[in-house]
Amino acid sequence: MMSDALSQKFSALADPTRRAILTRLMIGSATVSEIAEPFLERMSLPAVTKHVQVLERAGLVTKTQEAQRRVCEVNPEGFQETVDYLEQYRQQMEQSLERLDSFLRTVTDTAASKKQTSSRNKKKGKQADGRQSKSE
Amino acid sequence: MMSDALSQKFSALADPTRRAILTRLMIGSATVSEIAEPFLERMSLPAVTKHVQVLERAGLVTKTQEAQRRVCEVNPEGFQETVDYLEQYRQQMEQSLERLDSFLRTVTDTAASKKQTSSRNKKKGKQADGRQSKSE
DNA sequence: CATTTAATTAACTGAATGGTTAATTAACCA
DNA sequence: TGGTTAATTAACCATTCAGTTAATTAAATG
Repeated sequence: MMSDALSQKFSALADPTRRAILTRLMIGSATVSEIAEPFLERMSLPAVTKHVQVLERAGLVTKTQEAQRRVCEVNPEGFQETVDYLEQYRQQMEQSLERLDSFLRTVTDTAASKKQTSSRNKKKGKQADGRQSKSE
Repeated sequence: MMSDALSQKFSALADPTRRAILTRLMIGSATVSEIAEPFLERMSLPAVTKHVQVLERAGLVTKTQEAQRRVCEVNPEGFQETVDYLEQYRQQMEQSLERLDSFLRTVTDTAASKKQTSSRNKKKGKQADGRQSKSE
């Protein structure tokens, strides 16, 4: 399967060669051969063509014909969906950084003075510890 | 190949089942069986185990043993790298939105009055149009 | 200690990926 | 029009991936 747009985008990003191509295109548009040039010691031109096609189908790159050449460029809008998806985890990330931060502050402040308040019932107490979770 | 951390993360995110698991874990930690429950009509428990393992190896989820149960939770820090990577495209995205915005403003303002300044040399003039790009 | 519960591992399968070389398409140029 | 340049398509191969069922591990419990 995989068909859906978001999976296609993440999957396109999950390859170092393709990310390198995107990096190249960030400094300016380029033809397929120009893109391929730094990779030709490692792989063939058709291989690069395919990578570009993957990026294109994922909507991360656009290609326009110019005589025999195909000029490629990054399509910034194509990244929106992935950014939006990860956005929902940003808050969590900040929270967890904050948590770590305040934990470190607590530790360095009182430097092992009181008993603890820690290591007892160690999980963060969200769910699944008392073993029932939804209906039953 | 694929070995590198960033590829692993993007690749882990490139699957709807795994994203659904992450969504489930966003509302609270859960054991593997609890995670599996909504999927069991579609796939087997070992399949879910494997998906969780992929997320775990990618650093997006952590698992802690609790008797026979394995309690899973989202690891927000694990998302940092992907967010950071996409960050570099955010600027470009904003710019391109801006460009579109000001273009629309121009069009609606002067509503096809002057000749054009468009469709001549149509590319955005970054590179690759004059066909030479680096050394030669 | 035998059984149940929770999850993983093993062994296998079909489809998708990432690469190859050879052939083909298509535009330009002399 | 024949040759060169630019890129793609075709056909193929090895590896990885997502799933399966059956077997195994391991902890809790009666």
